[in-house]
Amino acid sequence: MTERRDLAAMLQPLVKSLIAAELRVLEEHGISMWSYVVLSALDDSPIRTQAALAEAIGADKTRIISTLDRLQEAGLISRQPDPEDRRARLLAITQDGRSARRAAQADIQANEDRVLAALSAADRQAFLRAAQALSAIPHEEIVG
Amino acid sequence: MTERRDLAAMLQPLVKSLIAAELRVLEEHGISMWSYVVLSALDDSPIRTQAALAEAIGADKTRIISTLDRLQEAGLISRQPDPEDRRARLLAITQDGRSARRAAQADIQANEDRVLAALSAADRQAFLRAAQALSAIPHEEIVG
DNA sequence: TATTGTTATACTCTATAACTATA
DNA sequence: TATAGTTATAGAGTATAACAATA
Repeated sequence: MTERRDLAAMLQPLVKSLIAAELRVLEEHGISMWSYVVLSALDDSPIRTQAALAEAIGADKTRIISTLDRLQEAGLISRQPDPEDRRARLLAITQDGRSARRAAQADIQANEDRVLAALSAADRQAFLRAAQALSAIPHEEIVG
Repeated sequence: MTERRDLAAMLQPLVKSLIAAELRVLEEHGISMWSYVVLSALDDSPIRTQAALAEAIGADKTRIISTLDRLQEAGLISRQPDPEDRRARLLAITQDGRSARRAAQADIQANEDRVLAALSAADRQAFLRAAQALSAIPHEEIVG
């Protein structure tokens, strides 16, 4: 392999910029990054409890509570006590939540597509394929 | 473009894992992430003042001072008053600093190569080429 | 006693402001 | 007065610990 910059040194500023762009879009849609992450997780696959949600998005369970409060207040998620285990709160995205998430995602990916247009079609496809593959590698396997 | 996950959502956990791996390697070498960033910047191109260094690595000037203190104490950089402007401190990496940086970088990239081996040779080359190209896009152009 | 969700506290990291010494 | 470097302070974000309710 020919000489190259560190992977993290290349990707970290890129990710930082992408997140900044995403925050700007989300602000227009009136939702925070944590809200978007939560809505996306609940939209992509059903998650029953708050602990499972926190685990799924790699957050601390204490960190998502205020986010869930706001999402519930805005009618973007529902949060009901589980009749079978009244300690737990059953989480679900609402139709409004789904709409909000998908509208935001469309704008976010439109901007990402604009950035990706800097690449050739072949490199763009390979880059997305590689990003997908690398993101599927477990944390522990990368840290070693 | 076919349906895909958000770019930031794919790359951010990857970068986080790469940084965790890097931190582990750096710990073995006895240097902090900020020290490594500073050494890399000074090794790659001469930088005269602390303000210019902070600017180059995207850090606050107040944030690098303790790092510079430690690097100087360890003999990895030199920091001398500029005779022509005694307010400024001329920075330079020492031979020991260069050795430390390059030894650390070799281990870091060896681990990155291990991760990149999950890709086909063609995708790996395209991914690195794309990462290089995308990381060269100015922050403002991505944020829009 | 163990677990879910919650609140309160402490800690880390970063940014802002104030200071000194030179110019 | 303006700038390079430094120190001190404050703020945001996160993690840790303690708590109430239920199992």
